[in-house]
Amino acid sequence: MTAAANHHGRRTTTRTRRLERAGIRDVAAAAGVSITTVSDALNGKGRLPDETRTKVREVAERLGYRPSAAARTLRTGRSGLIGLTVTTYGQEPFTFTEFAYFAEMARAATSAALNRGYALVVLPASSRHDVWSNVALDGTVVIDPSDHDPMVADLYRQGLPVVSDGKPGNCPVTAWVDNDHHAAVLGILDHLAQAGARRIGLLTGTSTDTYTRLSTEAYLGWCRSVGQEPLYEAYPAHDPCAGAVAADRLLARPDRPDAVYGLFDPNGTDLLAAARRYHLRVPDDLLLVCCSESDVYAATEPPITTLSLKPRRIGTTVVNLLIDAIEGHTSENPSPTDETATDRRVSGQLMPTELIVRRSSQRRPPRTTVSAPRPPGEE
Amino acid sequence: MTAAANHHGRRTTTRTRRLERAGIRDVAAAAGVSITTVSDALNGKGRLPDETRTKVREVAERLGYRPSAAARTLRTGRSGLIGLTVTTYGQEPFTFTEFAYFAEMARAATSAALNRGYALVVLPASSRHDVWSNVALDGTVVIDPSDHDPMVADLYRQGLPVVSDGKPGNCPVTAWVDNDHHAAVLGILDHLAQAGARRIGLLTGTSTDTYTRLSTEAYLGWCRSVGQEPLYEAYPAHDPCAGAVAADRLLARPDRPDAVYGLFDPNGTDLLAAARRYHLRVPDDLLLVCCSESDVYAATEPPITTLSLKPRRIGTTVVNLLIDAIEGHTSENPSPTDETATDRRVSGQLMPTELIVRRSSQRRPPRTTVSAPRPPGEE
DNA sequence: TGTTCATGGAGAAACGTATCTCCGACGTCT
DNA sequence: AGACGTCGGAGATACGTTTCTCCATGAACA
Repeated sequence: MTAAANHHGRRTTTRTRRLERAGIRDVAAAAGVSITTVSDALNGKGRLPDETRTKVREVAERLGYRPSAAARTLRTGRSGLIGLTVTTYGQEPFTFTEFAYFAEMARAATSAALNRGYALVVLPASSRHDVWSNVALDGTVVIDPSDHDPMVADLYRQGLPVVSDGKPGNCPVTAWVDNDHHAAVLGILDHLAQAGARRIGLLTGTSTDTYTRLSTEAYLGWCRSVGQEPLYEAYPAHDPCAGAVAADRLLARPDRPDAVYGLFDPNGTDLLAAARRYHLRVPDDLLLVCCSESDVYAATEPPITTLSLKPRRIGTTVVNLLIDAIEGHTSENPSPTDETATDRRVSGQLMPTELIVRRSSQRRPPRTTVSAPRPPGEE
Repeated sequence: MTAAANHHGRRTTTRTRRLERAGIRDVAAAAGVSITTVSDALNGKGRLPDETRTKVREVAERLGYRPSAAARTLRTGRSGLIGLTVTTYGQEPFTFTEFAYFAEMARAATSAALNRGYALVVLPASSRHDVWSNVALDGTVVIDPSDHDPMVADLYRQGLPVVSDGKPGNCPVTAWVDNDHHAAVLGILDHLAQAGARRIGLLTGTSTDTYTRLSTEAYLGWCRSVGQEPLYEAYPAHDPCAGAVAADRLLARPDRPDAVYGLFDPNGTDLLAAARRYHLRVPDDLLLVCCSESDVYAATEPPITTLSLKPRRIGTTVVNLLIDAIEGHTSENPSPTDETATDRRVSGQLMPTELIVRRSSQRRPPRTTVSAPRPPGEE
């Protein structure tokens, strides 16, 4: 009561602010209890009889009391906010949701975070530094960090848990989740080979992220193992026009492939357009697969076989790992600067992909009816 | 210096925490200046010689000092965070990015916020209340608030700026942005009529949001003005299956329409499928338009004419309005409880839409060749 | 009748920053 | 030589919580 009176006195004498948002002190005063009691009652802590609890809650409700998130964060050191960092390519403004993968992944991540009482804020790695330092994060999800990503290193140095989607190249993270890109690519190549492909080409990227690197390596390894000469074109994945050009180049080669796997979402339509230019029929003359989450490929002519990375599952897993880390050992953090700690074993997790087989990668009678017209109205 | 020594003394005596993150006090101590000076130097305020400024900055950098966002927020009352609220329908988990409109709008909003130094956090209206009150928001963007939306009222009561995407039915907002739905619908109906439609049907929703309401009203008004009997089916827009059923019902009616406009994104494919079931050719027997941001409709057979609401422009505008409100009169807020204030004029803004005309709404020779087969290989 | 325990709750110290107030010192002008 | 303006900076307070510590009260117990 004294505290309350004190508070009220201070308020009225020093300033004459209109319409202050009710604080915990006001609730305490109105309920005739101490601040401690209000806090305990509202947060379900302490030992209080139910009547006190309900009374305080009622008063708080009546005053429209909303606890200050900032004060709580300052006091507890936890904001309930986690960041989702998407590494932007080059100077592109903001490629989030550009690819369906990001959109799906972000949605799942947001959802998973909310389920556990956290909110998620999307922060492109390239955004102004003041934005970054202005938001109190409990941890961060990083999508596809590049090798030696300075941002990840910085976050980690601050003692924040960092979980990455995509096996981290050479930066310290708390945990990571990734698809089994190696197995996925091998599966696709085998699938194409089984459909009759003899010379499988690859449309890949020039950047150093894990996805591109692992996939390309898997392709090269496969080529070695089956004795095929590699046929690939690499282009900067962030540039949509470059993709179309690269697709064209790939099909223009004298040693033209009879099947192509494209690593990026738009490759399917690009390759289809290029095939049309060269009068190649899909799947008769050219088998096509691309990695995409978009359902447009179910409606193209012909429908294109796609590899889904299951971004929802990834997003959910990543967020749950992050929150586990946040809540698990927030005080027992193995002191990032303590380089001697052997506790550095990073837990990684591989998740399966799904190959959605459509017409573009199937020749019905394997080799004979290459140019046989399909019966109309088949669909 | 005294303060610094004092601080340091307190630190070492009271607790022995390992690895404290450097605070402003540590920087002050290391630089041999006061806290005030550090704060001023880092924030570019106060009157300080450049040498002091640079020295302090250097020390801060060396110590890896990161100002506590929570403390700053508590002190200044500004978090640099704005919320993006998507009203979820029913008990659906989280329909964000379900429709391309939301995805595009959210992306643009995030981008616009970042450009002005704010971060954006997506919060479904239905999420746990504790999440809501746990994040310090400077303001909120609300997508399509329902009539008397309690959440909006609550936010507004707290004195937070609220800007809505979609003209608010009956809840107080700081500003709003919307498409000119009336004009858009009229434009579509005229377009269809000009293409030869005599009986235009509507696929609409059962919810009370502005978009649905205004669009339906525009349709009904148009019907009255041209003397056509309204032909529409309404269904709960959040249920994907219900959309297919409603589309089917609409085409099953004895007074079957010869053109349909669907208000929601999936209506195009639903209507196309229904038309196929009834052996109606599009556009010969049935003209089709639907509202969608998805580019799948460029690749359907036939391609479907769509109305784009230009979500990017909306998202950008909404966020800029919100930030203007936040920065404009943060202290001169016209006291929400002061109901007598005549300052309640809410600034609204209508933005244009774009009709992307494709084959589904065009009959080449207007009325005569209703059933003439198209030449093959036209595309 | 003293001792112990559980109950219910109050006081006060942080959390780390921004900022308001004020103070000394050093020209400069009259 | 005193009044005064400016520069550079120090002190202290408040932002609104959470939480640690501790105290009063009454009941149970020997």
